[in-house]
Amino acid sequence: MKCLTDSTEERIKEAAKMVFLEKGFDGTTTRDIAQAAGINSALMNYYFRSKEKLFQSIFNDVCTLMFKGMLELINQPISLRDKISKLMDHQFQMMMQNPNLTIFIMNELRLNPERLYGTIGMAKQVPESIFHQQIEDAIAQGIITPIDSHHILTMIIANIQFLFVSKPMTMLAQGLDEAGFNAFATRHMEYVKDMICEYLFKPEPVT
Amino acid sequence: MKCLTDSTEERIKEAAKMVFLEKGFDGTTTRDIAQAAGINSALMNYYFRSKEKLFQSIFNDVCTLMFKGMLELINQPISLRDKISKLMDHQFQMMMQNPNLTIFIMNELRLNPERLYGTIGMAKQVPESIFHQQIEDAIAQGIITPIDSHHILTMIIANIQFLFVSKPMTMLAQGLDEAGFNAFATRHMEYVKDMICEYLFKPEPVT
DNA sequence: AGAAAATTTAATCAATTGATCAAAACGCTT
DNA sequence: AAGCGTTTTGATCAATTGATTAAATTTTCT
Repeated sequence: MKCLTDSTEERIKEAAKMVFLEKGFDGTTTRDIAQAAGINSALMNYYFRSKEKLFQSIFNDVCTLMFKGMLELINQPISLRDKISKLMDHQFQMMMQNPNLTIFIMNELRLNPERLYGTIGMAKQVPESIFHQQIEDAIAQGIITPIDSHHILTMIIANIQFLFVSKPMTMLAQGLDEAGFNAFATRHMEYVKDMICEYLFKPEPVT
Repeated sequence: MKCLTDSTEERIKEAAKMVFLEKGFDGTTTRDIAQAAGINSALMNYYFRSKEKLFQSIFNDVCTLMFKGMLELINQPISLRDKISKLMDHQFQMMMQNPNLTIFIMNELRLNPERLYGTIGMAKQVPESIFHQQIEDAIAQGIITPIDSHHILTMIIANIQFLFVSKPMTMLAQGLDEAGFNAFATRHMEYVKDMICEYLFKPEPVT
């Protein structure tokens, strides 16, 4: 499907990632993957022992794609305002490139929570980072409203991610095409950026 | 599974709703449903012609459960502040009772968008309601920040719904049990209520 | 009660599923 | 070219899937 220089194993993973993301684990057959990869259906079992093992490999990759960039941003030594803005920008770009990344992860996780074992460490790192301390400091200095960092992170994530989780619904309800949705999403991101920052950074610290 | 006075058809629907919501369409077998309903597996085909037809029936019910209450609230002649608060409360209660209602709907819709045909009318009503006019009026009067009502509705929905969409992830990342999650969610709702209202209803209309 | 209709059951169907196997094709070293 | 390990192929397996059928049972109506 992509460049022909890829090894067979890599071609299988690429195809599997595509098909799994589109149809989910239960909706995907091993023959779907073989066809998408242009390989014999026995090769999937040759390189990865089973559909489940292949899925775990893909799922770890996808979770890493999801969290790695976020984690890096979260630990950057930049101002809170910048960090929040960049976190939201990063999610937005990531989701524009792969709109069903989040709903895929969340749904597979719901169907089978133990599947996060491979990436659970990464997920746990997110809340326990520099970000947390940064928030605490800002609160102590009276710069932002006193809220636990978990809630702030949830706000940052929810207001971007749900846009894409509900993309089909939004398009149907508002009668939008792809371009229309993108415009809506772009506008929305600016609004929620403002909303979150205005909520956290109160205009007048009443001293 | 519930009261034995229910008709067979109703027992099938109840069981199917439970199983479909838990496992999704692809992850559910007709025998799963039969077992959950305590009936012979041929009865599903007797009352509903196929798994697909049964699912459509369930999916319509579930979408109605999702949208009906929201629509009623949206069209109530109450103040914007009250309406926003009540809309969020309603979602919150609905999701506490059925935590995977939204992710189920969104994911099935993503896998098969034409499945909303049965409820598309309802989904389209949401944005084109009294709510829209109410927002426009409030903007014209300088009461709230000028934003299209679609964006406001998205904020109201996203900040509650994503909590539950990401429930397994949140529990794992923060190491919460059921009670811990509920406490987190309850706190979060108050925060986002404040956030949205503070963003919309600016403190000083600079006249 | 007794016939007719509706419901329920057990058995079974064809198709699809994930997975395995032996044989064939390939690539590398000698 | 010969030998050897790796990769690929086509065929096939047992299990499961959604669905159907005819017979058995229950309900309904007269």
